[in-house]
Amino acid sequence: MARDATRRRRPTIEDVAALAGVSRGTVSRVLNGGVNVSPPALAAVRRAIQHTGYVVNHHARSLVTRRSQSVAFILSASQDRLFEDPNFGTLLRGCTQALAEHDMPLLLSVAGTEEDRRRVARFAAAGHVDGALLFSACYGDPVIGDLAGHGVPVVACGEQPGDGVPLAYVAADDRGGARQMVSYLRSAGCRRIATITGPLDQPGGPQRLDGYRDVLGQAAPELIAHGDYSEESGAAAARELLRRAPDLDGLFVASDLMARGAMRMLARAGRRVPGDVRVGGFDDSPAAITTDPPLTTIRQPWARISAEMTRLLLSQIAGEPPAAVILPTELVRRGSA
Amino acid sequence: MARDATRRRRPTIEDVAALAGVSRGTVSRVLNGGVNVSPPALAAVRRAIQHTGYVVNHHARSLVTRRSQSVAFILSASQDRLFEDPNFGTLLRGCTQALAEHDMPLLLSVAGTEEDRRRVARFAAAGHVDGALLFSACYGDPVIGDLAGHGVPVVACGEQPGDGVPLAYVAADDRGGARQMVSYLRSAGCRRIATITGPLDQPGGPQRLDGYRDVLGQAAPELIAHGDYSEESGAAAARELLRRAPDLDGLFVASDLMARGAMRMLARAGRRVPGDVRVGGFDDSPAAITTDPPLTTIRQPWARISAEMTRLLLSQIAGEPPAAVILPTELVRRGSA
DNA sequence: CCGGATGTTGGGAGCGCTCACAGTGGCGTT
DNA sequence: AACGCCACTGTGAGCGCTCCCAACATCCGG
Repeated sequence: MARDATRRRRPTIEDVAALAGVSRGTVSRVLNGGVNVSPPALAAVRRAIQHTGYVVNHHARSLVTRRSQSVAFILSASQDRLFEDPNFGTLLRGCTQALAEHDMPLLLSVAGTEEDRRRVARFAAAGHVDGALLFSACYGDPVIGDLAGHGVPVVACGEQPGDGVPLAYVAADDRGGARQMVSYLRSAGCRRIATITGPLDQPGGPQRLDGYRDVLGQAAPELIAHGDYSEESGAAAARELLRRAPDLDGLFVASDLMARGAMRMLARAGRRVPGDVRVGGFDDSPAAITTDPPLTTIRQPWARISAEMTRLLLSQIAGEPPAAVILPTELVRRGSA
Repeated sequence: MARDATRRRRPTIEDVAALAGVSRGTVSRVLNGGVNVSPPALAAVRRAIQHTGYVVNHHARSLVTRRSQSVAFILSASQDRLFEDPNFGTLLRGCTQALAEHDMPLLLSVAGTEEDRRRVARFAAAGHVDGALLFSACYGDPVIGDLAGHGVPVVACGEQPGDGVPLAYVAADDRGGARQMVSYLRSAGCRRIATITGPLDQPGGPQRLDGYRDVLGQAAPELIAHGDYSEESGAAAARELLRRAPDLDGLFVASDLMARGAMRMLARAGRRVPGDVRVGGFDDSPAAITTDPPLTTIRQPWARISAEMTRLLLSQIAGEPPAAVILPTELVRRGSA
């Protein structure tokens, strides 16, 4: 291994070929799977690679293959609050891991502003990446949405409203999860179950409310409050609900973070959990075990979601048509309900 | 703009040149700053670029310039708990933002296992990125550390013990932060201020104790207890301190998690916070707002840290020598002091 | 013993770009 | 009028790789 590589020219495929006593073509064949290469040649090339410390030059390879062997992780969030969401970390980890298995790096692109989004879209459409994983794309965002139209493989997290090209996506069964939690609250004896929703213009938001309604029908409107997934908004929504429906004895919150805010507010209002009010969250974020009592919640299979997204993207890059995957959620019972 | 770019060959610099009625070279000059290009030629090229929707091919460019125009964000964590740390998100956001200004994408690499680390190091050393941002590199990790030795610009987060090549780094001012907190406790009226330190053989540990001593001199040894950053160790240290110095009225704890443990112990001993004992933490971790009352603590400037790291890395890529930056911390007042 | 299928190899061509260099022509200076 | 200097331009030569095709060896069945 060239320990003193600092100055020396990096070895090329030609150097390896010369050392192995074969041609460029043969080395290239070894590099790309080693089919139709005689065992002695293969061994010689392997040895030469080892000896020279050769590493393929991605740029040269990509120039001719027109494949960048990398994918973009596009975070198209208007507010970068998402960065503080622990699920984001899980997602990111899942994707990097799944990609690492294919030796593909992940390019992180944050598109906060409209201009960013344009830049990122151009970047991706220019073929600098083979595909893109889309997160929290605002509904109907034209710039990012166009990506798929430009022939760039894309997989979204959560269902995206198709305004034209059908977008591949992976989502947890939000509606089913909400149904699961609300049913559980009811079976635990709750009679007046309120809910705090997330933003209804973001994926997951409407579905969780639908799940709530699946169980309770068109519940009294005073039992429904809205938040924006932040802890503060959860507290505010809870205060609002306590004002409008002081007799509530169950609360389904569409995110753990909001649930934590809501529980703080319940405590301040003198309501005990789960004694007076049973609370159910959604996400099973780390926040769920920081509440007192710990939060009963719905676990989204984030690790699987990210793995599935990556799998779907890679298969799309390989030429398969876009597909959608819905994954089941899981009820995690803790102290709050 | 080629709306139907799905199938069509992407325009090359040659296409632009032909349309603008100039040569390849002139288009290249425009692309790279437009020096020594006549105004009419420049205008014609600009128009042609606009018209063809031309986007430079990074791979071709990188092949000749030997610059990838991208940097790696290397997360070398044994435990991937870091992913759940909100500070990690802040760091990541700060870096992407700073890089986006230079139109450089960020390659995320997670090196959890030893093998991962080897892979990532090879990847970076192979010149696939122009430099690397290093996070939570295990002390003296040989594989990643070698990067700098291989001539790859590297900037670490936090001071790294140099086993050879001096590594550029950006860190928060631990000692100053400790000083800040202890001074604050004293100015709040505390007369007997104890401290719980972190492990003295890890970064930050000694510095935070030094800061404590800067304010209080060589305080009575019974006022100093040691922990290991875990919540349990904080509780144990607090019990010890209460035994040795029952009259303590101030407590500076070197991490929020330990502070939480200590506060639990104080409560059990019947001491009220901040009435009987004022408590100050360090880190402004999420744990800080889970205590009752919320914890007054020292915030590390994560956003600035990431921005500085990026700046340092870019300047190093531009040829400047490695440097170190220490950034001031901030006192966050909450209920506990 | 021959034609063809099969396995293996070398080398030319070219991916899209930048860089160095050799021109051009217009200008001021001697 | 001859000169050098300057701003500007076009072009050849690659960067390191993959792809393709021709060339060759080998082996089989007829």
